[in-house]
Amino acid sequence: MGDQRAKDGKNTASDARTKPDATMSGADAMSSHVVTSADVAHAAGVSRSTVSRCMAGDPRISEATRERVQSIAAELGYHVNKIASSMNRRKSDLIGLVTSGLSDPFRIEFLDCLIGEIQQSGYRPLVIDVSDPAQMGRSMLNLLQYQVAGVVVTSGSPSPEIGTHYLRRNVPVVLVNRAGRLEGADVINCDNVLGGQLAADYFLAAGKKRLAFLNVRGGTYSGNVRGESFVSRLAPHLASGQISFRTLVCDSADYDGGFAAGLKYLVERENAPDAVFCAKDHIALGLLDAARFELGLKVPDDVSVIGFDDIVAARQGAYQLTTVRQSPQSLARMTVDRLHRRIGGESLGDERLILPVDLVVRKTA
Amino acid sequence: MGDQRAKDGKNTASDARTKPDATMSGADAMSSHVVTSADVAHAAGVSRSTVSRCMAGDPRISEATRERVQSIAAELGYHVNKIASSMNRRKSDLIGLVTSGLSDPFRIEFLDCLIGEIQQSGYRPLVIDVSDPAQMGRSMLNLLQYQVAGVVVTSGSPSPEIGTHYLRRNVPVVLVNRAGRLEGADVINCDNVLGGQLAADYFLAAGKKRLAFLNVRGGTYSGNVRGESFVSRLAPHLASGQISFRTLVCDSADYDGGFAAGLKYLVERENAPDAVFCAKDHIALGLLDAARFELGLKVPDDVSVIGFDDIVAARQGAYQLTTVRQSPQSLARMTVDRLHRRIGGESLGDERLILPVDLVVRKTA
DNA sequence: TTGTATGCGTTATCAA
DNA sequence: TTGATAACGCATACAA
Repeated sequence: MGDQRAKDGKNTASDARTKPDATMSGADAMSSHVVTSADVAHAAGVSRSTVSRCMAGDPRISEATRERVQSIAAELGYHVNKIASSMNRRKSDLIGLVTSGLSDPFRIEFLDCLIGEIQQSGYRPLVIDVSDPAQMGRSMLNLLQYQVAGVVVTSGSPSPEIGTHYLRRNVPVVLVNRAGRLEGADVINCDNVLGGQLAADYFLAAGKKRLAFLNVRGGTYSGNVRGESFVSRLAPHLASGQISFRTLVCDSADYDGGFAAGLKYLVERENAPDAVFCAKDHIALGLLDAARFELGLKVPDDVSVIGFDDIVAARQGAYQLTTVRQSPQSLARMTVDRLHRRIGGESLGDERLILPVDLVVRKTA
Repeated sequence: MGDQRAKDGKNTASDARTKPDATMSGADAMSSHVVTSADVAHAAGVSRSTVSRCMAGDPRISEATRERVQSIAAELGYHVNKIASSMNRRKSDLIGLVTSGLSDPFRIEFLDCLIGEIQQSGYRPLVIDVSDPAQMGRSMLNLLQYQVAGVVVTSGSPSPEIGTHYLRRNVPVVLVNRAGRLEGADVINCDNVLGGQLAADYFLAAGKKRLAFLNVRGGTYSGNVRGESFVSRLAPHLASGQISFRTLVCDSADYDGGFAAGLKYLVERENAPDAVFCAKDHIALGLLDAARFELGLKVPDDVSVIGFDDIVAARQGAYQLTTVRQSPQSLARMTVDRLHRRIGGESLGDERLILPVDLVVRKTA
């Protein structure tokens, strides 16, 4: 089954030898041979270059040849080998997606949108899970091995050193809802500061007295900013002693963490907070369930709760969570837009982009 | 900045000309030039083949050279270009993941496990979203363009024609929780039949009289099997007129669908079912919320509910859903195991694998 | 154990 | 508008 394909140019003289094969256009003629552009070229009587141009939709190819070549390609079941193509262009149409597990509800919603956007722009997402932060560097470097066209980081923070690798290779990076400030990378965050203010204002307007902010132990960048902004906004009223504030901590940044925190902090009715701003919606949902079903508290009368993100579950029946909304769609669109423009050669300075948020008032506050 | 690398063999004579460059081993010497195996070869004074072998861990390379070459490679910041490598081997280490959106909770849990397993086996997941079933074929073919080592289908059903393409290319496919029976592909399902039986038995033992099965309009493969098995198990009792059964339908296979169905089917206390088996957990959760919070029904006294999958939310505070559990971990492990073995050349016949399920009794039934 | 030579399938450059 | 040719970076058969 040796060399069935003629290398145009190299041995045009031998074309006659190989021609017979080219006539077996019956498509799937049993051969386990994978059809290449050379096969199509033979069958169509054109050069590989022409085939390549036809497949790529090069405008300077004539209507007639394009159609002929494309139909022959279809007939033969030819598909461009993207690996070979990437090899030649020294760049693939893969976009690296750095994440860590699929447990955070908002991140899932964001990834969902992001994957859609990436696909629509003609790229493909190559997912890489970085559960161990220590592996971040290795993973980012590994992505480079695939000649990715760009990378989106939705978890962890790449070191500056990694940044320079990417800079050197001219591969754009976008950090989403991250702390980092990476040289040559865009950093997109939702307006955590405004979010914290909105929550504070709402609680104050509702006449709440014992306010609290609930976050996971150790905190996350986004959570910390939200909490700090919340407190800052409270400052004047705290100074005048009209209200009190405390920071609550849960052991895991999820429903269970919030649930446990609820049991822990909401028991003693007297001193317990009457308003809790949670760093994330799913923490808030856990807190809510603990408050309502375990402790029999009235929400929002006994305790008022505001979350952050507006995940799908927040809108659902039992919860009706009042929360600060950020839009995964906008986030995804902006992410891909920045990537796209940088890949296209636009040289944007490192930017820190802020997406708007708003307070969605439902029934928990 | 032209040709800094010598092509060994082609122009060994010109090595002298290029040698100087090789001595600039100070790693990141400003150059925007991407380091290749040839650079390492020069610096180490060996051939590219040797570098290739060292990086691949070829056992017939001497300990000494391997170490030297690897340390030089590290120093220079060399990383194998996987695209070039894949081109050569005519196979990448990418595994295609065909899915459709990240909205189904169980599928998300499964994908989470799957991505982990894939990564651990040294592969990388290339995600492809097929929301429009009509695009299934195109997408699967597109995956082939990336020379994927294998594909996992978690949504939709590829046509037999696609199957032959994969067969010809010898690229293994695994269908997970799908109806299909694809030539040369493994099909892994959880034990939907047993699941239906367990639910039926439980309701019967609890003395429920007006049983129902709730599924999305049109049904899904898994859902249908679950429902059919449920009814079959009920058959004897139906025949004797001791119980009644009906099929309920919701408009979307999610929380909202279940919620709406709850409002619709559970209002009239007299004729309403007193036991509902739901095709999926999140449908059950919606139904539960409608029953308890909108209609004020007691669960499981007024109405008893069993779901399917045992998603995380099912275990959470407000729900405590009784459900048929399938393990995303096992599913993922088996999926990757099959893929791995087929990629490794083992020729397994098309198999239909069934994973065990069990009933987790919580508080809704 | 290592080196030499070649080819993988494509695209970009240059020439016609 | 099209064709010939030379990379792209790596891995492997074959030679030594």
